[in-house]
Amino acid sequence: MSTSSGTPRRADALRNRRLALDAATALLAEPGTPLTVETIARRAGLGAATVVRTFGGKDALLDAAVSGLLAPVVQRARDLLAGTESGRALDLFLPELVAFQSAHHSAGDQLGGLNMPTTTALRGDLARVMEEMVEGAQRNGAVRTDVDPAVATSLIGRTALAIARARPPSQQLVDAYLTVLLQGLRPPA
Amino acid sequence: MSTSSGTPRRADALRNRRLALDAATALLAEPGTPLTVETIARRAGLGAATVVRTFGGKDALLDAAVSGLLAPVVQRARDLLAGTESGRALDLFLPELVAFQSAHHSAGDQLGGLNMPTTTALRGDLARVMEEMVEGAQRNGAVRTDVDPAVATSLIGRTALAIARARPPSQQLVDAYLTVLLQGLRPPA
DNA sequence: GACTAAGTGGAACAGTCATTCCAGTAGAGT
DNA sequence: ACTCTACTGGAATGACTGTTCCACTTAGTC
Repeated sequence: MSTSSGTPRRADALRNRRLALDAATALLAEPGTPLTVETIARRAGLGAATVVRTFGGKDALLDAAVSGLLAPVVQRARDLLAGTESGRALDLFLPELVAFQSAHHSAGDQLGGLNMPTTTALRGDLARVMEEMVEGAQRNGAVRTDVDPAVATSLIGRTALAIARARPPSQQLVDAYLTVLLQGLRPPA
Repeated sequence: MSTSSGTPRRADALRNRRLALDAATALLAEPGTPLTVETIARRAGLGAATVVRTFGGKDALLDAAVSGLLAPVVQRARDLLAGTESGRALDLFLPELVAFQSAHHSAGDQLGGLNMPTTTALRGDLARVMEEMVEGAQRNGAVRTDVDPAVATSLIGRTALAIARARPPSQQLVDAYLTVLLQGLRPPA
């Protein structure tokens, strides 16, 4: 049974857990590197066995790393939703979402096909908050009402990720995307 | 040296080449299946060695399969560009592009990271044609002029692929995407 | 300063996959 | 029909990767 995925009891093990997590997080921003257990372990200065054992598997490690990146984004979305006029929350959040995905777009690549419970839950949370943003904007007349909020959220999330994945990163492309998307979401004249 | 990638001389080998190509093409539309040489070979009723040897490698086989799908799309874009009023060509082509990518979206997944010379060339051709569509639409006042045609083409290509990748496929999402994209591309009021 | 259990990591293992080998098969020309 | 060789495909190979093993190390406690 060994340690499986429970929090380690010893201080050095806790430190190694942090090192592995930081290394994985750093590699999520480097699309060139293979993102294997071996690579993560070498970056963290640990053995591959330690990295795997501490988290109970590579998937769980990536789940933790991606979640650590995603959680502040969800929180930021919640803050904007609560503290901003409804029509404006989307305008403010979308550029931040694209910028975040640009900085960590390998994280997005990992989202699909893997079993990552925490990350999946966070994505659900983010989708729900964005749906509320869209609904609020629709009530304010800032967004067209002929698209379902859930569909609009899916549309935004998928396209934003695709734009962020562009390599080399292009600010021109991001700007054009935001311009076109925000105009396209406005109610038709 | 064997046969490498040259066209086979014998009739049965030619038939097997076609079988392998058809099997690979069919699997490109089935995201569930692994798309391994073994899978392609079994689908084609051949041995894995034959499939690999006939094309000189898995990459070359996928290059041929994807190119076979992409070439008609490029031709269709050329026809629309030549035979349609400039402002309308984009409106007609975009739904077809999304529909094509939806039907064969595994092909899009294969486009990245592999060495596929023919496919890469075709993508370049398609980008060039779409840029001309955008330029024509801009001259006609149908598309906003504050986005570079090359940037707009990259924007369209990336987002269309992302929408087509949605699973399960959602016509609602496709419709919303086309609505938002086309309105967003129009000159601002 | 020991003692003990938690923790480590190099090595072995297991699974997947593309590619190559080679003994056997079967077209194609005569 | 016969032969020659292009071609086939099951098996072996090699590369890669995540996981497990186990002899060894070390943090935490008395």
